[in-house]
Parts: sequence; structure tokens; C-alpha cells
Amino acid sequence: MELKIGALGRATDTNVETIRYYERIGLLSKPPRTGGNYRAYGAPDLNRLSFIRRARDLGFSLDQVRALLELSDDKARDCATVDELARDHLAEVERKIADLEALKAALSDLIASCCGGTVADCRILEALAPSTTSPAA
Amino acid sequence: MELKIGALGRATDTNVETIRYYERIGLLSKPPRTGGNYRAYGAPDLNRLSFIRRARDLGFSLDQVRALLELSDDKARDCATVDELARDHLAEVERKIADLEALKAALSDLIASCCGGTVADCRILEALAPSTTSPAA
DNA sequence: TCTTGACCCTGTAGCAGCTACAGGGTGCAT
DNA sequence: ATGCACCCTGTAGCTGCTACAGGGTCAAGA
Repeated sequence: MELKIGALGRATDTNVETIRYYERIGLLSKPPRTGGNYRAYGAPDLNRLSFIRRARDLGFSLDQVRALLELSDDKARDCATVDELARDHLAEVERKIADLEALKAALSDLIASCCGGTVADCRILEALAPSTTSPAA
Repeated sequence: MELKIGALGRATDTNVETIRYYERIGLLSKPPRTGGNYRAYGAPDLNRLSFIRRARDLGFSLDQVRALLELSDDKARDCATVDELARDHLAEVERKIADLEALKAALSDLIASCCGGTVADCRILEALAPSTTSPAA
């Protein structure tokens, strides 16, 4: 079972440029080549790339994915590190959500105050503008 | 009232490199220079940069900020466009929150399934790994 | 007067995580 | 023989900054 890069891309829902990029940064190893210098991938590559894509979908950074891959290669190891990585990531996601919630509240306030006049007395722009100091100071 | 770039940066809590960057991309106009070729900013620049920073803090993209600035220059204009921009942005923020919530749920599931063995039977890695097909197919 | 030090200048390269070319080669069908 | 889909390499672009290197300016202190 040999896959060319296009087939691997279709199988994992990954852009071919992205696959080559992963190879370039060492996330995927360089596959053997066919006579015509095409990359020839096998099942392990497919598995590895699928793993990467799932982790990416879950929002892990490439560095985190790299760490997860290394951990999963070392089968005897205690899985506490994996757990920690996931927990750290979860905490990060929660932080982001909190930030966005605050943002959302601020934006909602802004929007609620718009009463549809002209820009000259738009409350949204007013809220963004610096505290009412005369511009020609 | 003249400000050198450092003072403007301190006044608006902005890195000087960022100010120069904003100038380079045309978000701030090129200020006059002193005899020693230093940028000399006035109050309008301070106001404009403050506006930019607040909008950025609210998560507007530089392109959106650019649009807001253009809109606010045209005082006679109907402020519906401003309102629309803000609403679009709010929708975007809400979409991001929803995505992150989904992510959070998936991660929580993952973490809940970890039972602290070795990596060989770590459920987190298992969940990320491709559906149980033999690797050497 | 000289020197130190804080500030300023330009230009370029780097970060994440891809994506999009240009300009060529391969391989199969018609 | 030709067309077309696919592959190759290498490089540059995207967002929104940030971080240099390698210089110039200017005010204060010795």
C-alpha cells in the first residue's frame, strides 16, 4: 500500500503543501521516493498524520503535538505527562474563553448604545475614542 | 505639545516598534521630523493611536480598525456601517467562543478517561490515534 | 571639552501555521 | 504525440507584531 502525497492528503483531509510543510519542520519524516521522485507513503505515515490532524483539531500547537508524538513513542512511560499536557491545554482554552466572554460583554454594551444617528454622534466610536480632550490641544 | 516616539508609546502603552509598524502599514500617517530626524507627534496622533489601541483591545483586526477610522473621519455619515462592523465582530467572537466550548468539552472527556497507567494504554493517545486499524497494513 | 547613556533612526529577519505561487518534471490516456 | 493531472523544489506571502544589528542625536555630568 503506497500513497502519493495527494492521496495521503485526501485520506487525512490535509493540504499537500501542509504535508510538505510538516516534513520540512520535522513533524513527519522524509518518506522514500519512487523512481519519478514522488514521495511514497505507507500506513504508518497515514496513522501519524491522522494523529497530528486530530491533535491539531483539538487545538494543540505543533510543539504540543510534537511532544505528544514523542510521548506516544515511548510506550513504557507513565502517562502523567500526557495528562498534564492535556490539562495545561484545557486551562489555556478556558482562559481564552473567559477573555472572549469579557470581549463579548464589552462589544454588546457598545452595540446596545448605538441609536442609529450619524457618525458624528455614534456611541460606538465615542467609546473607542480617547477621553473627551479637545483634539487640537 | 510634541511627543517623541518613546513618549507616545508610554502614553498609549504601545511598543515603539509597533508604532513604527503602524506607520509602515499606513495606519498612522508619517509625522513631521525634528532637526535630528526624530518623529514629532502631536495630540491628534495620540488620539488616533489611543483609538487604535482600544479597538485592538476589543479584538478588532487591523483591517477592521482601518475601516472604523475611515468611518469616524466621515462625520456626516450614517453610523449603520459602524454598527454593522461591531455586530459582525461580535458574531465572530461568539463563533470563537462556541468553537472553544466544543474544544473544552472534547478535552475534558479526554482527560476524564485517563486512568494513570503507562503510555502504552493511555486513553488520551488512544483517542487521538486513528481508528484501530493495524499499523502494518 | 569629552564621554556616557538614554533615546532615536533604518532595514531586515523572525515567530505560528500554514498557503500560494513560479517554473519545472512524471506518467497515463487518448 | 499531446494533453492533462499530478508531482517536484524553492521562495514569498499572510497577521500582528517583536527583535535585532548597526548606526545617529542629544542632554547631563566629570
